[in-house]
Amino acid sequence: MISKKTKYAISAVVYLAGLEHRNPVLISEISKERKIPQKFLEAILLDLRRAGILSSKKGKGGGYYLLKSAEDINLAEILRLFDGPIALLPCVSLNYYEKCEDCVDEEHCGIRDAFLKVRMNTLELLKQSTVANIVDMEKNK
Amino acid sequence: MISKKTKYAISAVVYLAGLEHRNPVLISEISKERKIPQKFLEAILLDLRRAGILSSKKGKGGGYYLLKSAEDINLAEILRLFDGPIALLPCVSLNYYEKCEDCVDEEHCGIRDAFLKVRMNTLELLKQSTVANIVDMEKNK
DNA sequence: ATATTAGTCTATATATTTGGTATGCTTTTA
DNA sequence: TAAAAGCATACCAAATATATAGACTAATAT
Repeated sequence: MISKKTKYAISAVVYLAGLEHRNPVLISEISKERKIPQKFLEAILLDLRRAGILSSKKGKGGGYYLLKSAEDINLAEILRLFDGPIALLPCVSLNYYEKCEDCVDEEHCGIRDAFLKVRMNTLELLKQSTVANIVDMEKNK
Repeated sequence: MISKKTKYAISAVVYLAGLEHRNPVLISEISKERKIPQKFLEAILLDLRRAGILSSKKGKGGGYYLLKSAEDINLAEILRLFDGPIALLPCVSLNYYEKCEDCVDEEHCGIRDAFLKVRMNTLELLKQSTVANIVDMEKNK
């Protein structure tokens, strides 16, 4: 399961991407619209900003807005940012690889092989799921 | 990531399935061979027995042995037993379904749609990964 | 029958993660 | 220059993960 934090992050980004404009949006507005605890959301938005997905403007009329275009943000990126590895086992992870302590022959490990396939497939699907695609789907009801 | 418990469970079952015989095997032997803390392993084996995957024999000459045949045990089953849902979101889970609190239209939720595809794909792959397949792969190095 | 072996059950311990809350500081701009 | 808004730090409670300890129960070989 993904954490609530990750789900909130996706939800917030999708919200911003779904707006017609790209003007700064108040944290309080996002919090209210997507039902995310405001203070918790602040930390999430900060992380998204540090990751270069969002940007923010301070002062009156400030808020958060999309920095990357919606086509260039995918779920794999957001998931990794908050939940870490997408792989189900460290030994099949691209970004968080760790060898199993007692592993003799990684190439021929049947367990690893199974989870490797799962990771490759999941990653592919998550990469295909761009924020633009998600917004599109929701508009075309 | 799957929990260590789940990984230990898979490891133990694969070990038993890889043996030529189907005689009872001591907990201490499994613990030693697969480097699993013995007391922790005891609890895991109990769960596997309750789930009908293993059976045990008490007294001298006792131990644990495979009850189901290796072809009939797959990773999805073991994973669900220890880690619960395979889905990444409650609203796409088969066995642990929960509606999102603020969900308006589940059918047209883009986020859900993405994670639904992931779950379907992952489940399919995990079901295909039977313990027999895993053992096979390890024997054919 | 009984000693021994081995599985079973209950309770406890500890570390980490999750999901927040509270408070105050800094920066921007109308 | 004051108000608006983001930024940073610290703290906290509950849940979960990862075990460990010890007593108890059941089966079987002899």
